[in-house]
Amino acid sequence: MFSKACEYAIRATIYIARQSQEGLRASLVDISHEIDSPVAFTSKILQQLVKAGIIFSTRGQTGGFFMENSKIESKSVAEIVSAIDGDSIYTHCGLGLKECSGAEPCPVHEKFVEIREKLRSTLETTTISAMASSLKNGLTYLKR
Amino acid sequence: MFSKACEYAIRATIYIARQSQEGLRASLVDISHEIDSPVAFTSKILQQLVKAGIIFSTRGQTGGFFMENSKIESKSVAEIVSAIDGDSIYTHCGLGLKECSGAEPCPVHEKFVEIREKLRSTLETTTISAMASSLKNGLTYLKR
DNA sequence: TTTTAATCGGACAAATATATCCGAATAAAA
DNA sequence: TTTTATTCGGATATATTTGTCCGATTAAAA
Repeated sequence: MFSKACEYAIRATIYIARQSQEGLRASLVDISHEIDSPVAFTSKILQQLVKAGIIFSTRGQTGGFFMENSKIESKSVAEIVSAIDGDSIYTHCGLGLKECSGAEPCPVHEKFVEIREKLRSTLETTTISAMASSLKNGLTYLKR
Repeated sequence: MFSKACEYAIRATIYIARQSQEGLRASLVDISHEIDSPVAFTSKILQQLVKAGIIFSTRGQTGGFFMENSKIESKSVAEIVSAIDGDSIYTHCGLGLKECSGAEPCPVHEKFVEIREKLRSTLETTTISAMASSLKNGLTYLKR
């Protein structure tokens, strides 16, 4: 469904949000440890999230990654996904046809439109905040 | 969603079914041309489908691929998908956790279970026969 | 001012998925 | 029997994704 990079991105963002809610910055090694991801690869992904304006970073000693409280509330998983994987998850034809559409559909088009729309609305309505909360309450996990 | 191999597999199977309904065998080059796929790669995929018992093949002149009528009616897209991509599409955690489950869920677990179940039931209830029919009636396409 | 601890950026490496090549095996047609 | 047209199987090649290395940059602490 998502690329590995995108999976790491979502897990990292939830962790960063959770730390930010406590007024803390998260360092790269800290993040990688908490979400169980390869450090250098995670670094690249965090840079993409910074460029997309989803998280912020500061360099130097005491530096690290953090998220504004307003963004924790307003940003959805969908925005992380489109920053890392683009919108192919919503647009790519189920059978790989380049010009598949309602006018010239592949044999699974109608059914896939339905599933993709359900996925889209799920991702768009799931906020970082909600996921950080379930993590805080010990109801969900970011590794294992 | 599906691997490219799986996309080709589904398209090829629909075409083979359609030809079989007319009492014809489909050759590899014919199939690749009709579904617009790389010939040698498609060959490997068709071999997997033969081993999985979804399609049949005969060698030699006048040889080719075909499908029994009973299987055209009974087989679903789900069976092609599991022959090529396995069941990871139903089981893989949305955030890539190895041990994600209802007991120790990732933050999107509940929502993803729902989407995956919808996908599963869609794939299981979509028969090769139904897709071959829409193709026959000119309502759907296998290339472009 | 120097050291230290952090992110950034570019090049490189490994693993996986996608795709190609070609000879062997098969079976019908010539 | 030979030729022809097909699938099968193994080795190889290419592209993409995933992952690593390391020096440059930054900024706080010593």
